[in-house]
Amino acid sequence: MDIQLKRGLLDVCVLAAINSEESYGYKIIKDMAPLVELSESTLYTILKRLETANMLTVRTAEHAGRLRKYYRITDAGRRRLEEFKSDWSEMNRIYRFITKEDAQ
Amino acid sequence: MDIQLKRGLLDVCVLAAINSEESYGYKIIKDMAPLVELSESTLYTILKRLETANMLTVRTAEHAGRLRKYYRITDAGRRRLEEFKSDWSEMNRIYRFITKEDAQ
DNA sequence: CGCGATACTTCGTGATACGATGTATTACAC
DNA sequence: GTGTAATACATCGTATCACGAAGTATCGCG
Repeated sequence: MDIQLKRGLLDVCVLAAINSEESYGYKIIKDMAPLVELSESTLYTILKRLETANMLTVRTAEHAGRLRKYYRITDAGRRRLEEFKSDWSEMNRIYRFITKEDAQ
Repeated sequence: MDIQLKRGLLDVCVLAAINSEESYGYKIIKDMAPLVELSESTLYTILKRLETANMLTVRTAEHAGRLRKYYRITDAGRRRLEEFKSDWSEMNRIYRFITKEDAQ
């Protein structure tokens, strides 16, 4: 899939992945893998970015002798998901423009 | 609208704008303006990129004393539009994932 | 003559995805 | 008990990209 097209979805996908319950990096990647491939370096960059933007909070906890960072979505994060939904209808309008011109 | 989301559409929008008939930079911007805002610097960057990728061809012609560069889509450009359509169904799958997680 | 519209160009910057590489522990097979 | 895969996170450098700013030049109109 086209990288540029994917770009706009990554942040929101990560937010969606932690929306129902908190999760951690490694699990987020595994959860998203069937739908969207993303490398670890990309994911951790995104998580850091979303944390800076206050769209999620982090807590570190030990699990089976290893440290894990658990990410939890914030209200700002949920608002971001809502905004995405309205952006999506705009995207659909543009899609129709593209396919309309295409048909001629 | 979110810039990242827009990114994936710009190239394809420009291709769609010259798909039915050849056009030139200034007109492309005006045609797209109601749907997608894009600055001149962005457009000309995109046109150069698409030319390098052989998705369009350019011819320069004089019009009312001014030089215009007319852009015409190529077969590769049309294939790109086709690819975009299949990418779009993938995008829709991801969208459903995001809104599904969102509902919980 | 001045100004806005037309038309294209170049430069610098900030944001971003990602491969490569590194660190460290656990679980399991041989 | 040793190696190897899986788990888990971090950092660095690079390439791509959108865009604002600024510039050049012509035409039409008041």
